[in-house]
Amino acid sequence: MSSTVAKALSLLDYFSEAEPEIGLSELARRSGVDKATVHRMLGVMCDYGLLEKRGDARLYRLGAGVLRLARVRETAFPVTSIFQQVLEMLSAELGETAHASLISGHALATIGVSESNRGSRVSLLAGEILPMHSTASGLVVMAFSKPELVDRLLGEPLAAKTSRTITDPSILRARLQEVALTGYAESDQTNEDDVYGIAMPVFDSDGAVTGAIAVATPAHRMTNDLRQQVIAALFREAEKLNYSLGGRPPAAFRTAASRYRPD
Amino acid sequence: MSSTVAKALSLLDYFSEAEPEIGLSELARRSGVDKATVHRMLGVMCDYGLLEKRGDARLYRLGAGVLRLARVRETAFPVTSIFQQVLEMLSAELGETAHASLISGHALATIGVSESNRGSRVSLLAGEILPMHSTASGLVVMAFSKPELVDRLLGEPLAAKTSRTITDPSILRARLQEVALTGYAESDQTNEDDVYGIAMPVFDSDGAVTGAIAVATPAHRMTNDLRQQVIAALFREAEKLNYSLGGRPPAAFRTAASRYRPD
DNA sequence: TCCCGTTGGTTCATTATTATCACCAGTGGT
DNA sequence: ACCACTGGTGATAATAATGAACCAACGGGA
Repeated sequence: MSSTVAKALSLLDYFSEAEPEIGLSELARRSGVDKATVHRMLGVMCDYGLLEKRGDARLYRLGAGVLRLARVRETAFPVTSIFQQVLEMLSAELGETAHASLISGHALATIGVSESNRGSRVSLLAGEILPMHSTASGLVVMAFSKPELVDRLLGEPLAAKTSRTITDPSILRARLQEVALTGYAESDQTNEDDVYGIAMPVFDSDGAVTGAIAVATPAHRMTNDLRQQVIAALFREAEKLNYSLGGRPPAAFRTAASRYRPD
Repeated sequence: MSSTVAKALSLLDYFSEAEPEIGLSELARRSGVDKATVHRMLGVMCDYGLLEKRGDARLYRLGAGVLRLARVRETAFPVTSIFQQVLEMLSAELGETAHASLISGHALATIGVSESNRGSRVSLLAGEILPMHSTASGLVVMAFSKPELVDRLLGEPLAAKTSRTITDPSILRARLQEVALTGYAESDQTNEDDVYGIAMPVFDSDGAVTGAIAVATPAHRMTNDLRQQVIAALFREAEKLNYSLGGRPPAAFRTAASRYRPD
């Protein structure tokens, strides 16, 4: 963790939809890195287009380089566009917010959101980073990941995002067992108060999890009827998604899916 | 240039549409960096989601993190979507390939392409990096950039992309003077054989250049009639673009635009 | 007006990180 | 069996990163 490139790259994560432009001192304060060091790193990242300085203001923001890199990846492996279609289908059918995320390092990166048009709905920030241990998407991803990844993730301390967040690794492991059996994960306000999430895994052609699609509702609105409806829709769309992306769900997930009966 | 983060970030630029997945040894060979070093850097960049390993194959590719970062930037400052509309307008009207690029470090990053539907047309790779000195877009960007940026760019050796590429800094400076007067730049096979490009600058709210839109045709097809048509269309679309993006063209460009008469 | 707390940015001696080499194990082709 | 690759790993030498102190500039507030 004390690698310099790691420190430099970690600076990128402070830029968000809510705060797309940050100054030098502010960034140094938050990251805990010295101002001079941050300055040098920002300079290099500007040179490579990952960041850029707004002309007059002395603020930094994400640069054109990230747009370019995303284009390169998306052209070679078009996933966001395919995910987006599925999300819009889901949110239209269920009237709730749907979102998709991919494994990115040791967390999840939100790469697509489709909000419902209801007055009361769950909102997500575009490009938000979701923790593995406190979200439905994270649980379902861990449940189908290789044990060594889970070990690494549960080795670090688990932040209590709400009062209901599971922070005990052994309890969490038990949850993962259940999730692996059912094929989907639920989160009742474990990441954010008043948000209930249900997530389904998405796989690549090697049978490895790559991410998840999920539906989030205000917690009070989640009845058992809606739950069943959401789960059925997610199973259906996840299968379509795996087909479109060439994903091969592992046996564990296929049997879970076939075992599923609305109760 | 000998900074480690610079070396690490430079590795990203080896991933392209044409070659989206690269192995460790290959990357070490091209970058000229030691295999062990590359390995450590790739590991860190994987940790931060900029890269990822394809499950079975031991190849690296751009990760979900770049998708996320691009989303964050695009949500905060939606430019690619606006550019894309303009590009489609241009390619439809002119029947030639149109593309847009933004300043990214000391080069240009292609962030949008709209190819014509003709049989013979110019093709660009998505997310391609365009040199400043050999492309019409680069010339027009430099022509309206601050002198210190131009000095930095012309201080480094200029690669001869074709036999017609201008590699002499002083000759190039003279060209930039002309370009600043006319408001647009032309490139007759200076970046790629048989490609003729015409580019127009795009500005931000501070009057600084941020990028360019351009039309590229097969060189033999560029008649004076077509030239005039392209230039007129680019002036028109550039103005619309500056309006949509809140860009304020500097006086130098506005007078150039008003001075323009088809000859 | 002065003062004070900011800001972005720079410098340089110290030190901790990083590069390099050699090595290992696995794989695919001949 | 061999060879030429591949991805990956460790220990030491050398380099590059660090962080405190220091500027200049800006914006209030009194």
